[in-house]
Amino acid sequence: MELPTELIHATRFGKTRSAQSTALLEDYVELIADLLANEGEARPTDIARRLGVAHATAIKTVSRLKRAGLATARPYRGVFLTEKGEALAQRVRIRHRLVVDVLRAIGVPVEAAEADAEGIEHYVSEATLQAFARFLRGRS
Amino acid sequence: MELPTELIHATRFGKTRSAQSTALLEDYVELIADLLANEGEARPTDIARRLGVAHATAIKTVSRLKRAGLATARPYRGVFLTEKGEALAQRVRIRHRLVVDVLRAIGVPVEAAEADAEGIEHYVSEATLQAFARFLRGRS
DNA sequence: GTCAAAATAGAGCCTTGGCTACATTTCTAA
DNA sequence: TTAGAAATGTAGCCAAGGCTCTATTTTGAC
Ligand SMILES: [Mn+2]
Ligand SMILES: [Mn+2]
Ligand SMILES: [Mn+2]
Ligand SMILES: [Mn+2]
Repeated sequence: MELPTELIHATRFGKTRSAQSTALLEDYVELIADLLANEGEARPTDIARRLGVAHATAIKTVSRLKRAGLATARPYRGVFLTEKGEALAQRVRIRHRLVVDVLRAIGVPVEAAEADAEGIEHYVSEATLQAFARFLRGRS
Repeated sequence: MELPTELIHATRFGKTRSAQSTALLEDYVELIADLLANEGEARPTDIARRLGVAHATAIKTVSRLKRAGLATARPYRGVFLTEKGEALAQRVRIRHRLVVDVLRAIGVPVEAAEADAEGIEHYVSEATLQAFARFLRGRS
């Protein structure tokens, strides 16, 4: 122990920064999984509309997903998730629900809970997730 | 009511995106206030060390703070907060503590609570903050 | 007081994630 | 079957926020 304060803080900020850089990919993967499940296909236009960005932005980010090994897509065909992408989507979905449920349990109004969870979900560690699950179990 | 689902989602993602763009400024302002209070001065080198970034990065971001009307700084002199910057720092500090306290109350280990709060704090709305405060009051 | 070390500043590069404008491909309705 | 609409893709722009490398200023030890 006895790490200097600056290093402790720097480490925390570093974690936050790296979480930030994956937050967008997580949202895309979660959304694509949702579209595939509910609509049967995930087209760039639908992704863009749901995220509120221009279609060109969505297409560009999808190619980043491909580079990251999370998605596949052939020109003019729609987007699919790799095994890795599916697995991430699964984890993200669980996290999302857990965060919303905890916020609701604490007394946050449903719309605020859903909106805030969209940001919060990307910054919740394993340890915190487990505490969330325990907390919900303990009061059900 | 009866907004289309896509618009609801798009709005949430938009809020998250704009929160993300102010997250960094909030951390800087919070840190500068802390350094000013505890060390009497906030020098770019110290800011950089605490954030875990290169000093050039810190200097560049400080100039963004200046542009945003949150800080002042004269060459080779150290950084200060404007009224607006002080006010923001105040709000951020309160939010930070509230998030940590709620996480702790739910059973999150202290180190995880501190680390996760560093990210979560930027995505907590007014409504959620109020619910947090009520929750803590109700169980003290 | 001098001068070397430390701090500060600036230039220039990269990636991300927005955007608009334009080009191409696919789909669909007549 | 084919033209127009819709979807998709590409190019090029911008700002933010990282970085390294270099220059300048300030500070502190002697
Ligand atoms: Mn999200
Ligand atoms: Mn989500
Ligand atoms: Mn923070
Ligand atoms: Mn904080």
